[in-house]
Amino acid sequence: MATGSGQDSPTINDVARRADVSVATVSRALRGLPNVAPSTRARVVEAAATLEYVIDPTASRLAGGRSHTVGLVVPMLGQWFHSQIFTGVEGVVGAAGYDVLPFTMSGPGGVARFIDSPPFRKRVDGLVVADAPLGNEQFEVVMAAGVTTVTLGVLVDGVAGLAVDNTAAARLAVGHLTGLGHTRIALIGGVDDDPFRFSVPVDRFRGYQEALKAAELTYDPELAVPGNFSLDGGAEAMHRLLALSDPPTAVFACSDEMAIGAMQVARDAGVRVPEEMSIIGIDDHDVSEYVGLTTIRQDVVGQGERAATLLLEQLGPDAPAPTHEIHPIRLVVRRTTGAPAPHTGKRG
Amino acid sequence: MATGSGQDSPTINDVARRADVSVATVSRALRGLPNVAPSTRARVVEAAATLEYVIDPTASRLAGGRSHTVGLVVPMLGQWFHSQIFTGVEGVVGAAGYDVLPFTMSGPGGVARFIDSPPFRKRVDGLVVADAPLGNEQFEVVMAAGVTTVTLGVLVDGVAGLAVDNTAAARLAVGHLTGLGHTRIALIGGVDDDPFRFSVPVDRFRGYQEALKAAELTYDPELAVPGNFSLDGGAEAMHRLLALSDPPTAVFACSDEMAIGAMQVARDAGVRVPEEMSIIGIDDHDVSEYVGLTTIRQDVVGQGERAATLLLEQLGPDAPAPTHEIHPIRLVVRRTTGAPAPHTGKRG
DNA sequence: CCTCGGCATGCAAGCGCTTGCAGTCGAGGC
DNA sequence: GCCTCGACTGCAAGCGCTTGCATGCCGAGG
Repeated sequence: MATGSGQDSPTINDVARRADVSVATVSRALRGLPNVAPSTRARVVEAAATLEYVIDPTASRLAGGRSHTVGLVVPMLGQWFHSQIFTGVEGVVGAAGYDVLPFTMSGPGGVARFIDSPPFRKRVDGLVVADAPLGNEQFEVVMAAGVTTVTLGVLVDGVAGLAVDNTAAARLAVGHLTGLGHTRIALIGGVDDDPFRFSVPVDRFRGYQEALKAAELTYDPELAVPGNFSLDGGAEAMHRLLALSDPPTAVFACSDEMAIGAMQVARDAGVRVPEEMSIIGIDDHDVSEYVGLTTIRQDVVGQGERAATLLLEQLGPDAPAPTHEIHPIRLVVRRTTGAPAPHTGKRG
Repeated sequence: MATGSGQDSPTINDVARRADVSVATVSRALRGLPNVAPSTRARVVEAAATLEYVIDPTASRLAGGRSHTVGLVVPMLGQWFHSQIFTGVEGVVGAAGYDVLPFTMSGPGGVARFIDSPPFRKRVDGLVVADAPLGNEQFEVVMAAGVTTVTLGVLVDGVAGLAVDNTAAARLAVGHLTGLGHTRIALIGGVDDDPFRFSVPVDRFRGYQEALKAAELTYDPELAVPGNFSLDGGAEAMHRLLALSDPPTAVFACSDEMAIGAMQVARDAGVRVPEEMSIIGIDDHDVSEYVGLTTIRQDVVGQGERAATLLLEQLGPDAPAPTHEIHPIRLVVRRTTGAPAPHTGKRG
């Protein structure tokens, strides 16, 4: 009667009977535990194979206390960045025999709901928290659930994690722009009403300011607009920038998606890129190469893989002390940045 | 000692004791089953709340026989199309209290491994198989695992599913091109060595041919090249097309990603789009709007939601007979298609 | 006043594994 | 020849829930 289940599949009992041993021995033999005679193990393995026995992960977990599942917390898997992380994580933990269960923070309630009742409770051995817009206090709550955690994109005290140096990335991007001679450089950044002080946009904003200072330019608040890390957000931001009485000649967008959104708006408005408007992003999105976007490259899949590896280590028998890693970034110059127009003024 | 688990969290026993009822009553009360006195239920709910009791899904599943998890089978979650499907599926089944466990077919072994030992065995109540490059025979194997299934993108006899009419979509796209006056129209399609006769590229190829025939054009095999459904694949395909002695004036790519890859190669080669080369895709990828790509739009997230809804129905108490649904498509004309270059003096 | 049908609740048997502990058996040591 | 020790294996007690069945209670009908 069980919905979704065909004929009864064999249990460990069936295997035990067929191999003429106890279920305990089957359990040990199949999991490669020591103290099983080689001949016995072979017999068990063969019995399992002929019966097409598949261990029931549910029962295994209940009895063993471990779920062999790692959770992946991301804002929303539908975004390129996060789906790449998933790819990296799943590749590594999958090879280690773990399932990966994604938890998104979209939908009604979003982050708040996530904090109130962490959905991963009782279902994962460990967690990769990627790019999560959580402040330290929110993190405390998550950690209180007592799940081994690795962060990606954000570093939290006492929790293993890896990230790029967002301040440096922003400095690199804006430095590229100032190096080309730009003096009016806009920032398209994160949400400005973020209640959790999510550090990624904050750090990039700081890097932006530092680079301006290094070039002896003054920071004009009018040029810093939110972009929500989406194509539409980038587009809207560019609309605002173009409406300024004295528009920028260059834009640093805190993600490639925002950069692409912004770029199209500029072109639609008749502003040539890069002749009249330089644009640089961060990420090196798959399509960036194909739209010629200059960007700060980071290896997203690689970061996912590394996070997974760190988590597996933490989950292992002799877990190393949690460490923080900074992953490299690189400026990739393509076709959306160039020197500012010789004479600042009206565009044609 | 348990890795990844903090202080012992309360069990159903603790709640029972606190509410002064049996665990059976707690179980029934918390799940909203009938035959529980309102006052009792209230007491139980309160006890659970004060204890911050969270049901252990593992135990629940073992005892109840249902995992409250649905699997999502996709080729690889890192691709836009599939991550959108995830978004749709997760939204719906998540609201229904299910977890979503993604299974990808990438990595070593890929599809074959997937068929040999379906990784979702014993872990899901139902399955959404999206866009899977499986032939009917492969599907038999998957179905043999006895899991309630809904397909997305491909229709299989006897299995509930939904898809767009791929032949019609291709006809619409190519018809748009012939309508503009193109006579040499290329196809950038799926992999050509697909061992499973994955129907999506096959159907689109048929639509391509039908549209050519409708316009009284002859099919030139030279103009049909594989593109692997990726940016790079599209780029490579365009390289091949441009190398032809008599290149096409228009290209129909079987996905927006391939179209974007192709478009950039054309532009890099100095071929103006759309003046000298029209390009149309399928999907309406997020960035398509921003690169001005003409395409055949389909609502991917909506399809994911619908597939999830169908699956939930199938999983429910009075499951309807499996049906097939065809979802709508729509031509979205943007800036990458136009009339062919005026060999015979049509337009400047 | 006694009985019967329903509703509310409790009992206890599992669900399929894992694992601490006990037992078996053969070989080596005294 | 008996005891000890070690390598294997089995026993059985759970892991935290769900659920069929039994029980107790109450009002209504006979």
